[in-house]
Amino acid sequence: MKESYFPQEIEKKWQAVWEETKAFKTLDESDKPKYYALSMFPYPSGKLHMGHVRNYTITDVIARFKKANGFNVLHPIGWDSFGLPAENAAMKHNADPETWTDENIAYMTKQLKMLGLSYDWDREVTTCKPDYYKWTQWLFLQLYKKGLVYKKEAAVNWCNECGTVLANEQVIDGKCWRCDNVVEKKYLSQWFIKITEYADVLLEDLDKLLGWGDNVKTMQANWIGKSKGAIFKFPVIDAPSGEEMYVPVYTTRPDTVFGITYLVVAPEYKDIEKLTTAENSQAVEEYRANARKMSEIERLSTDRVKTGVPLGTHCRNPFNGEIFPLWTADYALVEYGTGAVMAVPTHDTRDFDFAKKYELPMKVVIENPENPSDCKDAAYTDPGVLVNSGEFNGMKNEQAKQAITKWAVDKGFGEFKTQYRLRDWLISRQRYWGAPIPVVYCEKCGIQPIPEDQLPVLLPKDVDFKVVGKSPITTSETFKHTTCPVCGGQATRETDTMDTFVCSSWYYLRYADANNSDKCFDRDTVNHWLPVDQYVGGIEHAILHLLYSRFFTKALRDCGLLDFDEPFKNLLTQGMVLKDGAKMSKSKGNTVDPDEIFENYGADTARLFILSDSPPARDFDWSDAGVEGCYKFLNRVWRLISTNADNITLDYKLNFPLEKSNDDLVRTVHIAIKGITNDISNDFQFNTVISKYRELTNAIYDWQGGKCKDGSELSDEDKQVLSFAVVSLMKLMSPVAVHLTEEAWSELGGVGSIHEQDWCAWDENLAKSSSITLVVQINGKVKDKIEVDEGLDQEQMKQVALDSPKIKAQIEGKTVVKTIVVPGKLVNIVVK
RNA sequence: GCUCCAGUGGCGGAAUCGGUAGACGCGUUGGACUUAAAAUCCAAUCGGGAGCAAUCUCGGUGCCAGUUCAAGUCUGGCCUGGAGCACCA
Repeated sequence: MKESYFPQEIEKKWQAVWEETKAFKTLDESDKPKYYALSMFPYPSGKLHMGHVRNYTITDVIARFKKANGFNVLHPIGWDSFGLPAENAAMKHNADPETWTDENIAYMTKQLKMLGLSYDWDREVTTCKPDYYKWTQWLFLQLYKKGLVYKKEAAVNWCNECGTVLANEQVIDGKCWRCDNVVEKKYLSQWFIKITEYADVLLEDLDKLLGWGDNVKTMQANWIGKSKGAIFKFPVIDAPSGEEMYVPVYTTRPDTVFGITYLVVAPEYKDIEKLTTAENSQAVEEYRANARKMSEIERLSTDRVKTGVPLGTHCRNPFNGEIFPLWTADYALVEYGTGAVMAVPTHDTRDFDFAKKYELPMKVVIENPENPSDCKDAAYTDPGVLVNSGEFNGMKNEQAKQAITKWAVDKGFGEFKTQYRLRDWLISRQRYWGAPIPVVYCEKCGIQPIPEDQLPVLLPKDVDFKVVGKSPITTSETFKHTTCPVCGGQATRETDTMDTFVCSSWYYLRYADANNSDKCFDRDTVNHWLPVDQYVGGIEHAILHLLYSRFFTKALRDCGLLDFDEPFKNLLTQGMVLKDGAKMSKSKGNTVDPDEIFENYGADTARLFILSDSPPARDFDWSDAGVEGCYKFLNRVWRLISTNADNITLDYKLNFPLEKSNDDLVRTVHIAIKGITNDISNDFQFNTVISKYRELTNAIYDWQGGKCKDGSELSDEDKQVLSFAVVSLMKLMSPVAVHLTEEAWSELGGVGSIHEQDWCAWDENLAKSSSITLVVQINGKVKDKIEVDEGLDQEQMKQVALDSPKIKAQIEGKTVVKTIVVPGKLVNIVVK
């Protein structure tokens, strides 16, 4: 065995062997229980970054640990390969996005293999390939059949400079990412997925996700934004047309209806013109035109001064008969609730600001009896008791919400209403590089889905990527013109493609049955492998991808394609990789190229370091000194093995009782096995796992230093103990230092791969120390530590403590009030 | 503004149940080996005070209270930083 550690040599060698032998292929059939470990698949942007390295290393260690512990592990990888960067690269060079994507995938695949990841490459999934997007289209059709897909007019982001629609992701601070032009809203007919139909179950089922962090769950809950309230209809008393009209409003504060002093409708409110008097129409029209022009930047500003104009008409409050004016103001949002707000300035901060500015009246209706407020300086929004509210006076406001709504329901102008903030998912993209939406428009038959047996709808090749002002896909004549699948007549194909989030909402299902050419996936196979046991990825997907995937799973279950309702049982959201306290980014120039690390130190060092310094969920600060330290440690481990190669045998045998120092080392090993196993099992605390690798390594060196102090030779028993310690260390390190341990295993004459070996077991008795350190406290402060035999009873422990000279001296002349004994640990003497 | 998360040495962090605060590493300092360097090894390293010294002693986990024999850990109230949402009625 070579004395020095040459990672580059070793790593290349074993990567080739693993690839050749398909060492990490997963079979569906197995007696073992299944375990599905999954990393969020990458976008093939060109090169791996350290965030990828962290993500994939974490999942890889989990997969290997589970495999060693007797699970049949599924650990796949693929590519989220549709999307804008490929198309932009194509536009720039007038090339095919597919070529750009393929090149990136090839390069990044090479890098993943250099990292020594245990993927089953036979299950690789690439979303931009027809054998994948065929099924994305097929799933679209299933949702369409279920009524979960529809088309409607919607406001989209429009860049006048580029003359094209932009995805939300392309709008940065209200501007186009390519030309910096201010983005406008435009109304276009778009495809939507009805995710709102699942709003309630998506919210409720968050409680089932015990293996998810609260941070992600609350983010999703906030995004869904459920609120309970009521809708009240207010009659208009002076509509210019003379017709009978009502303005419905949604409110979460029915208890404040007696304090309404005006009503606001959004500038885009559908009936606004009918609610405006002739005198006011010009001012209203100007205000609305202004609101339309309002850019995203202005809308985003946090402390905008509220503005509005009166419509000139009035409503009657059916609760108390009062008359109040109608206004329009852009703090009312057309897309939320009914698009109209009942304003109670005394008990809502926004209404308060608006009423102050326009000198609208205010009326207190909720009061804290202990500390009444006149609401002259600020709205009172805390709980209280109703006043000035007719028959509801004196009622607590929480009760009044119920009572007042009930009253309105009985009188026929109100209803209980639950409202969500979640909107339907806009999936149309006026883009080339995405899965084509499989429908055609026939002059006679209208919108017609493509029959399933005609899928996939392939992306055309006769495309001009240099076009300005429209999607490149629209330049293909062969694509656009087609025939209607129903009548056979002339038809036009849908040129919109799907949001890439559609493709990534079901890829984890495809891995279970990645090579099925007849079906999207086999129902039984998917039921077997899913849900994913451990999903690992960045927190940036906390809402979008994870919410969409949860929705897809539920919707596909309702389509009868699978039989579970949550896709990811446990979720680990890894922290960011920082350098010098800032997120690594090209613009800041603080990136570290994984290739350089592989080249200079090897993948094992990279893997070890990325796991070592911080727990997985926390941000990780990359430091060159830290890499160096990990490299030195691996050298130290290598030296330990290589210099002892002649003394180490793989079929060691320990004959108890052992000599004291040997007994101690064996104990240390058992403690390490227990600690490392628990640290991985509990919370994937890899940072403490690695500190325990170091502790064990240090202990073996120390033991050896003691043995060979005066150049003496190791005894037979010593060699057996050393073998046990070193082989255990190698197995414990094998999920992390995958190449080093494989090489050492093979050099020591191991049969097969170390990655095929069972995990180390520990003996609870051997992991226990024969003596313990008894801590003695006086009034809760540590005063003495005494080595005692394990197994003393409480009375004996107390006696040992009281016999200590130090303790005796300190309690002299004082009264012992109480003595607390914690078995096997500590005695606390309370004195006065 | 609302919601969530975090706050421990010079730094990253450790501390199943409330029970020895600072494991392990980085850095720093000193030493060994060497002609020298690299590599490697050994030792020290929370702060104050006492002692020639082994050692002793006091304080200490963002701040203020509380519960407890005992609080980094539990409760209440703040402060700071980060993240997400944001005129959602």
